[in-house]
Amino acid sequence: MRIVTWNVNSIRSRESRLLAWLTAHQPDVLCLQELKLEDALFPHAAIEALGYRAVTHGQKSYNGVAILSRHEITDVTRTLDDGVADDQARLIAGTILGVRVVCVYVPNGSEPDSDKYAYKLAWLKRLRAWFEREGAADRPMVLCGDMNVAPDGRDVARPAEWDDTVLCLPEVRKSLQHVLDWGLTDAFRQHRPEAGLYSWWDYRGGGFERNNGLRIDHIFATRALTSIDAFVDRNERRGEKPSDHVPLGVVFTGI
DNA sequence: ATGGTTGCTTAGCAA
Repeated sequence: MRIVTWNVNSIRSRESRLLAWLTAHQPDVLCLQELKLEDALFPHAAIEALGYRAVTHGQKSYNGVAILSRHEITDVTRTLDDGVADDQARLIAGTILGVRVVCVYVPNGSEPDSDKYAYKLAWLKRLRAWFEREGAADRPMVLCGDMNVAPDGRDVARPAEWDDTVLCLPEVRKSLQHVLDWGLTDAFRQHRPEAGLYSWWDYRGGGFERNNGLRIDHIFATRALTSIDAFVDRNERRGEKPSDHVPLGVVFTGI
């Protein structure tokens, strides 16, 4: 079973690329982030024509997540369900072939001294609490999405430019690690230990041309799942109107 | 270099 995560940065701007990528690669599951549109505008027909169904949690202009699957999706949830007043569409989860798939768009956090950064740290804490209530580490679960965190130095091409930012500060790395400590491992890193594999390059300042990349998109899994390979599709950053993120995937067995 | 680019929405915000 191949599970892929991809921040498309507006599904309307990326629809032709998305359909072409799905046709070429045909993963079992594709988790999308930053749809930037309401659910009523989601292009279900075009996706269903390729043999996929989709469950979505969208909102106008910002955020928005979806799970596309070649298989049935059941028990869909769209909230951290912790009583916190929060209208940002950043999570959707569903069960596919017995695997609980959790697709998230973690807040970026803007600047370290901002309210947005405080919201990011709080959101990661709420995500950990959600796993404590929702799941069990001995059950098959996958957490994937744009985590807006580069876990360590191997994930950053130019650490001097990024170490003091909301993607790399020790505090935010610890916050992500705290989620993992619930019972998840970095399935991509398990198969690709080398430095220099990135999932995002800033549009600004020729980020891709200078290969000023970071690995901030991730696929984490519980020990109940076995994976055999992982990949990142760097080529998707080339050509006309790419997203600033590329698809990143893991191949699981026994499902 | 407090810059740079893209997307949503239309001047300014978010990333």
